[in-house]
Amino acid sequence: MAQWLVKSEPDTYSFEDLQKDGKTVWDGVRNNAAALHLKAMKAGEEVLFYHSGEGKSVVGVAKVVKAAFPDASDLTGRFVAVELAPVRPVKRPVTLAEMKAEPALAGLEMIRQSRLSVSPVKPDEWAAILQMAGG
DNA sequence: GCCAACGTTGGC
DNA sequence: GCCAACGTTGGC
Repeated sequence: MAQWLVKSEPDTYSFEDLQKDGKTVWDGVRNNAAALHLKAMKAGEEVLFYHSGEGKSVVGVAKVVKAAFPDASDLTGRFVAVELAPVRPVKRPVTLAEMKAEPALAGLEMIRQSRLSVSPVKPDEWAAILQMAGG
C-alpha cells in the first residue's frame, strides 16, 4: 500500500470541508508529475492532507475511495481525478517548518519539490510525520 | 527540437 | 508583495 500527500489551500478546500462532505472528487490537477501519482493511487490507500498558504501544516489523514478516472473538467483528456474521504484529523498539526527541521524528512518529496500538489510519502516518512502529529 | 518568455504556485 | 522554482507555450 502506497502512501501519499495532497496539498490544498484551506480557503479553497480544507480538511474540514472534506469532513463535512464525507468525500470529494480530487480533480483539477494539471501537472504531469502529480497526475502520474494520482494514476498510481489505489482505493484504500492513505493520504496526508496538507494545508498550503494559511496553516502550512499537515492537518489530517484521508484515504482514496476511488482510484483514478478521467477528470471530467479536463478537455484534453490527459488528466485524472480520484475520490478522497476523510479518515481522521491529526491530534496536532505538523507544520512545514517542523517537517523541514526533521532530518528523517529531508528526502520528503513535497519538501524537495515544493510545488508538487500530489506526492508520494515513504513508510518511514509517514511514520515520522504521524509521530510528530501525536500519533 | 530548442529556448526565451510567461504564468502559477507557494513559502517567506 | 516579492521571489524562487518549475511547468508550459510559442516563435524560430
